[in-house]
Amino acid sequence: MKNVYDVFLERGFIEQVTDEDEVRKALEHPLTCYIGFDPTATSLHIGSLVPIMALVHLQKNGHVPIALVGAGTALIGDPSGKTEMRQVLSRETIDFNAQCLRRQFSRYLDFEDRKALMLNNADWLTKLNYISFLRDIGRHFSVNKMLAAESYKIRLEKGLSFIEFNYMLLQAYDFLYLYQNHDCVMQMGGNDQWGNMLAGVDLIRRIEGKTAQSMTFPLFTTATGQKMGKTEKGTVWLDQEMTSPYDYYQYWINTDDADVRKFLALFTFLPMEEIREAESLSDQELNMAKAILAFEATRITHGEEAAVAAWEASVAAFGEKLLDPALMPSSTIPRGRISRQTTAIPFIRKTRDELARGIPAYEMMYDCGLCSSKSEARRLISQGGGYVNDEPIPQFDTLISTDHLDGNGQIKLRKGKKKYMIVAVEEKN
RNA sequence: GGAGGGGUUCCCGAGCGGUCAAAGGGAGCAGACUGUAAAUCUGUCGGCUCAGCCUACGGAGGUUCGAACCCUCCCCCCUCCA
Repeated sequence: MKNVYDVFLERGFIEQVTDEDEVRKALEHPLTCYIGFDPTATSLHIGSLVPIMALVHLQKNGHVPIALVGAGTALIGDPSGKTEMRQVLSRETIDFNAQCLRRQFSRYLDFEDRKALMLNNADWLTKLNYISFLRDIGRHFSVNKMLAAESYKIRLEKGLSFIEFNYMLLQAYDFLYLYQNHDCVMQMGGNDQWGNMLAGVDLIRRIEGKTAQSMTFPLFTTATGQKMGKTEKGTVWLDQEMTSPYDYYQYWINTDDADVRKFLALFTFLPMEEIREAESLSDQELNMAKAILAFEATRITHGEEAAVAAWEASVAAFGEKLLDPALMPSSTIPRGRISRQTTAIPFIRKTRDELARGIPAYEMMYDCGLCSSKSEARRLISQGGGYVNDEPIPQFDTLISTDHLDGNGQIKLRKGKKKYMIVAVEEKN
């Protein structure tokens, strides 16, 4: 079996490693390895997908990944690379979020038979005694060294409170704890975590006299410099209630040309040989690869069925592009079969009475969530960016009524070129 | 604790008694061009019952016909000193 380290390497997961040779060697045998996740929301977002995929790769290769939910550290807030102090969340909120994340991880990892572990650092951090912690752990940290850390640099100019300054110690302690209690010898994480991770490696060396390892992932931005997962509509979440599978699919299919290959390697499990073959694609042909990327990414997060529905809805909205059957054959994306179900496109219902009376277009656009205010809706329509059934809406207050219903009893609203909403009739019963 | 500087619309950042819903930039949105890409150009960019009205310039008061701009108190941040 291939060494996961080489899998990580060829798929572009690695930014920094403490000791490349040692890590590769260690990974020849089953190993326990952890990544921490902050429970700052009820769902993780695309920004956490690289670490999640890394955990999955580890598991697939026979290692034991630990997903550490940082409910304890979230009480403090990591200042690494941040411009200002994060809003302090209540204990209840964090605990609730932590529970939500636990459920989410189960979609990616198999926790049966301890093939993967999910732990919460609140379990040990909140029990710490201040004085003993200072004496046992704090003594090993040099403030001089910490002040020199790159991750604190911005904050030393803009202000860093003592609570956040402690964060590094807690994360280092986590690593030590996992080393002692779960034989965890490696920590992975985003490159902004490098300093915190090294602190852990250091602490383990000082206290246990053993060498632990760390590896960081590049902090991905899109080719246009955007943070992954942030769009005009806000964050792209992994929870389907927060970001629908259709929107999720749309996020991926809109990937920048320059990012397609990189993303296929990182966010799908398609064999690298197939991904490399796709490198010959360019221009419009590259859109086939984007569809595969979108489909595979959606499948991994939301399942095959949701992915197919998202694909069908996208075909219905944007038209069918035939996929070369020879392109990335491992992908289960439907090929050639024409199906145009719009069920995955978000919709709202209106009663027949309401529609019979007619609803001013701008109110409808606001109502269905396509516009965030009626002013925006007015502007949009006045500027020619509002459409009913693919026809531009002439006036901001044009009435949308039963006259607009198509054969399926639906009205298709569109904002700009890409954002659709279906209005369906709510039949009384 | 002392001295100084600062808190402006999503972000950065101008404004320093009326002409300010507030320059400029970024982000966003729309239009054109396209490939559901990028770049570029154009328009737009607080809300509403939209030629009018309402809410906004850290918070609370005050001066004034009129305040983001002046005064008072409070809160928060930064720098230097302790």
